[in-house]
Amino acid sequence: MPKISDAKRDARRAQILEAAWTNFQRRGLHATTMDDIIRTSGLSAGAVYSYYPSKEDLIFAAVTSSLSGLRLRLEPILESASQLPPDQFVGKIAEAISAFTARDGYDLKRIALLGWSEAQRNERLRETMQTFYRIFRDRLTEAAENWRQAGVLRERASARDVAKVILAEILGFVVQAAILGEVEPKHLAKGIRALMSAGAIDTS
Amino acid sequence: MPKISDAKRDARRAQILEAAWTNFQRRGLHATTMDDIIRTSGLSAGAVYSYYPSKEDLIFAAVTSSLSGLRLRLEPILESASQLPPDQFVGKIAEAISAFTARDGYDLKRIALLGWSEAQRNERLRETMQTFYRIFRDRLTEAAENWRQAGVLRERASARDVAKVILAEILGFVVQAAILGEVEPKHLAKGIRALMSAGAIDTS
Amino acid sequence: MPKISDAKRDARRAQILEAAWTNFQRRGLHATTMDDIIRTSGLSAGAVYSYYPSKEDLIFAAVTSSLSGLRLRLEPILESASQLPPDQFVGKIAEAISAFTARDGYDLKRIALLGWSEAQRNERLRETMQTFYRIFRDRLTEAAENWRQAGVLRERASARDVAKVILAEILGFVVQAAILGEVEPKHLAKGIRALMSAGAIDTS
Amino acid sequence: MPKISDAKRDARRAQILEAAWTNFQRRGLHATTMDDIIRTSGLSAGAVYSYYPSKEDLIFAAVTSSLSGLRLRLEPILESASQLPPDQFVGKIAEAISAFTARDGYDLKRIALLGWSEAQRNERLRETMQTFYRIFRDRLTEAAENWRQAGVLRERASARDVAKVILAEILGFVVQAAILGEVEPKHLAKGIRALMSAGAIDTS
DNA sequence: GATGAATGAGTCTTCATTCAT
DNA sequence: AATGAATGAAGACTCATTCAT
Repeated sequence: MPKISDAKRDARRAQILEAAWTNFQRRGLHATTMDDIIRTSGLSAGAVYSYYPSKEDLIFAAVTSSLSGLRLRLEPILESASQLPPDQFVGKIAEAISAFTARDGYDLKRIALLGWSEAQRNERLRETMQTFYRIFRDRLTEAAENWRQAGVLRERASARDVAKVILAEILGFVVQAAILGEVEPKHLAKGIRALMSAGAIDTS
Repeated sequence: MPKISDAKRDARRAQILEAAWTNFQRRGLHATTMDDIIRTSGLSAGAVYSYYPSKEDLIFAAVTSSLSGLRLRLEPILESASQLPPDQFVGKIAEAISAFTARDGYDLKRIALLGWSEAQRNERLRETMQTFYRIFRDRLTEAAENWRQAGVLRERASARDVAKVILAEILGFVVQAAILGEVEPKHLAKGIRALMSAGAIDTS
Repeated sequence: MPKISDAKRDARRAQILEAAWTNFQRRGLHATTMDDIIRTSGLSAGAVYSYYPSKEDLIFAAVTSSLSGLRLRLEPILESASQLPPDQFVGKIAEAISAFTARDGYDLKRIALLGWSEAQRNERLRETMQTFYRIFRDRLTEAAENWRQAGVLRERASARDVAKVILAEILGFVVQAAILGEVEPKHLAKGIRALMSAGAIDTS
Repeated sequence: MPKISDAKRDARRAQILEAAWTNFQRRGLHATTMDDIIRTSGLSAGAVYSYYPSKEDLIFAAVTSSLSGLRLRLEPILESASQLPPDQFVGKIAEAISAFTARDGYDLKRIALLGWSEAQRNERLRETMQTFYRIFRDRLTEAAENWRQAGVLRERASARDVAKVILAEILGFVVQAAILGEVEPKHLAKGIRALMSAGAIDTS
């Protein structure tokens, strides 16, 4: 029986993570000091360190918890993928990402860019990310498979390649939105729609 | 040593940039110390600083020179965009990016991820990047326009939205290749091709 | 370590200032490195920096705290100025300065010279010093005024000009003692006395 | 026979010294970099170093050449000291110092403060300065002697002590003018005059 | 359990001086 | 003789982490 309840522990961890997110996206991973996070969290250095034993752990937690949160939000959309044509499907995912992002003091897209960058030199983070994206791409492959079976895609279409394109569209939407701005989920959906009809004309 | 020739100056700058690239992609922007770069370059601290007056300048140069190099490689492909269907066009761009990347000690995709991350907290870099991507997206919009006029895209298709999708596909290819791997330009092209035919069936 | 007591904080600050004084007057302001001070203080770099956030702050503190200490010592003498003739008054002030100086590892006169030099390029220090000396000169003007009213000075004597001479004598004593040596407060008093009688003869 | 004439050598030395003075008084001795001086002088690094083999030499030259220049200007005044009462004598010296100072890009008073500060940690400079001031004080002692013999000072007055006071007045004028401002040579003379008459009343 | 002061290795950067050309 | 690019030791300061209270 710990001295403080599990609920309290979880609240503390969330409080620290919140502080980390806020600072990370404002200043970047490395320009953020532990002191920044400690001060934002309102806790003491010792307290923060008792929950996250190093800055790297905090970075890891910040990035992977975003990934988990995202997974939760994407799950229902992936579930219903077969009922949607690709363009609407991608649009919905982009919307979920944007919505997730909209919380105050938290921007998933920025965190994502920071995480990708950090993953280059942090093996543990890279592997966790790879697992996440691999599974995600597998789910997209299943969706593509379903589209093919439903006749949405041609018989000869490679589900894996379609999944790669759709993953690229989603990841690229994140980058584009974060760096350039002026991209909305609906633009993406409309653009994909336009491209899909292109094939029809082209092959005619 | 009297005044050094311009050629030598340029060679020195390139030598330093090369050292910076190598270290940046191996260790990340911030985990790379100036000492790393200095040692790799084979020059002295003072010499490096006489060419690039701060680490930030070096980061800026590393990222923007990559962008300029990329622009050069993409230019001919953009020039000939109207002669290619979208799938082949994106495939060619992805190939150019991969080829650019293949040089020893230099990986454009990794540099890109690092640069996007850094752009979040570095205004000068962000603006330079935005300008680059904005121009690139404008060129893609022109290409989409041409496709529409050539009948590759429907009359009602929005060239801007198509450009956004294509930009997302390219940026997302970079992310996917850097983080997950197992994506080749030809996969991308094939996947887009498959998606393009989808519309035909979907609307039937 | 929970919150440290105010007394301890002050002791630490004094400890660091002591170390700074010792080094400054031994090596000069700029030839003294922070490492010198850190080592002399017996604390760590981080600790010193947590009390004085920059070398400039330390210089400022070293100089202005000397000024404050001096003010305290001079106050009673200024208070009693009207009861003393000018020569004895200046002598007493010079004595107070010399006495203040005599502490081990601390020499007010040397600190003064260093401070004057530094004030040329350090605006904050210059202004603080100017305020100190301006007030001091004003006090001397009051003293001169009193002497005039007491008949020690002629009716037509300018209190402001007398104050300027007395201030010059005090500052010049500091310089002369620090650079040349062989000047004692009593020499000063005697010399002024001699000069004061000169007037009598001269006008005769 | 050197490759360049002695006249040219001297001109070069003067040119460098001028550059040093300008920078020293603008930025202080230590904040001035050799590069500052090199650039201001319009010569190359090698050239400057061939005339002054180290920064310390340059500092030494800048300070001592000021002293020599000052000596030249003060000589005639010291020569005629016996014909002037103390107040006018000090006034004339202060004027000479102010006039010397007035040259563009050169301020003797500032150089003096910098030199005194530097003398604390630079033995060669300190000794040269001590010699200069010692001789100067000796000359003042002679002047005091003359005043005594002329009946300007009382029989019992100590010429050495009077010299110390007068030296203090001069040095203190320099400090006061440099730090506080609002002191003119004539104020000094008037103040001393007032003080001199004080004695008459006081002893009455 | 919590606190936050203290630690000290590690960073970026400067600048007096040299010496190949 | 002159040039100015290069050197590299040294300096100010930061910050992740610890541990005495």
